[in-house]
Amino acid sequence: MTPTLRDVPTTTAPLYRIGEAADLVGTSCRTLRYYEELGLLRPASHSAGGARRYTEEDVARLRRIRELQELLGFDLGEIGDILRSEDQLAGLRSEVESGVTPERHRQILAEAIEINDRLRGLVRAKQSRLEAMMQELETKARKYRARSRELGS
Amino acid sequence: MTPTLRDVPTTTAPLYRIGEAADLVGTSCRTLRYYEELGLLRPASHSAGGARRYTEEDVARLRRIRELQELLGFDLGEIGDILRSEDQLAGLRSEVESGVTPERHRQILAEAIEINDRLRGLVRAKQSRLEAMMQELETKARKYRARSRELGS
DNA sequence: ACCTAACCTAACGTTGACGTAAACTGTGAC
DNA sequence: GTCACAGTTTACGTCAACGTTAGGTTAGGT
Repeated sequence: MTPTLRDVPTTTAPLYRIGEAADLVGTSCRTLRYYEELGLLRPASHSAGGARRYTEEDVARLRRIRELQELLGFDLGEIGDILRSEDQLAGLRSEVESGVTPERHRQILAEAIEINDRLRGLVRAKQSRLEAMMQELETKARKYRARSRELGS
Repeated sequence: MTPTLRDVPTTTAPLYRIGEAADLVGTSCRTLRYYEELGLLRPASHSAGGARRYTEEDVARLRRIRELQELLGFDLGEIGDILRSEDQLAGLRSEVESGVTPERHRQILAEAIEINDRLRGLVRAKQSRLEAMMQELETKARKYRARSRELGS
């Protein structure tokens, strides 16, 4: 097997096939394709034949999507909004910063800050509700244990 | 307006109509009827004409359902299981305890403890995931603020 | 008595987030 | 080359959790 162009530079970062990426986060291929359809997750590259190839970064993004979905309860549309805004911010860093006016820069940053604030607020809210629920559960647990003792084994 | 029999004892506990109960927890009438259909929430009484009347306790149960749904992400079937098991336990206390064998008593209590353990485990898991997410969000927030300063107003 | 808003049941519709099937193609070990 | 498995697109199916509509009844204030 002669080395191809792609192998030349050094050890290349691992690329995952769709099934592998799906397994890594515990979901299905269908789900990844669906996310792509919604514009949430575009694989970094494709094989010659057109098969999707995901980078580690893609997988991280996928995990992010699931967190926002399962932990915070956003629907995929809202998640799209959040990711898009973060992508814009990331775009700023990587691009040559000429071409984007300072006003635009500030606007994008402001948007990111707003979303960050909102998310933190939501997380705090959930945390306090969870804390309250935990209190109740522990109170009940104590009652159960008392009751259990008074019953004998 | 002559007092009716229902008014005799003392000030009677307030009963909510379906719309009021729904508003109290921020949901719809349809949702309450649906929960009833699933056996999750049966109103304590009905008006003469058949309209549902919910007690404060019913509303609390309704809130419980929403917590389990929104906070912990259970589906309505699982929530039914949880509530049913707790109902059994409550039934034990209220009934004359003759008629239920000690073995049965122990079994019901064991089931309640198991569910309580499971819930507490789930809550802890969510709490730690939320804590991790919060850390990331705060790290980002710090970056954003630094970036914002370096931009000037 | 009357009027309106809120309620009832029954049934069909909707939406989000995928699952699944069909028919075909690419991948890579042997 | 060939074989099996993994991938592709297209499209229809599914399921939970309600929303909505229709057609009628009740509640309670004036």
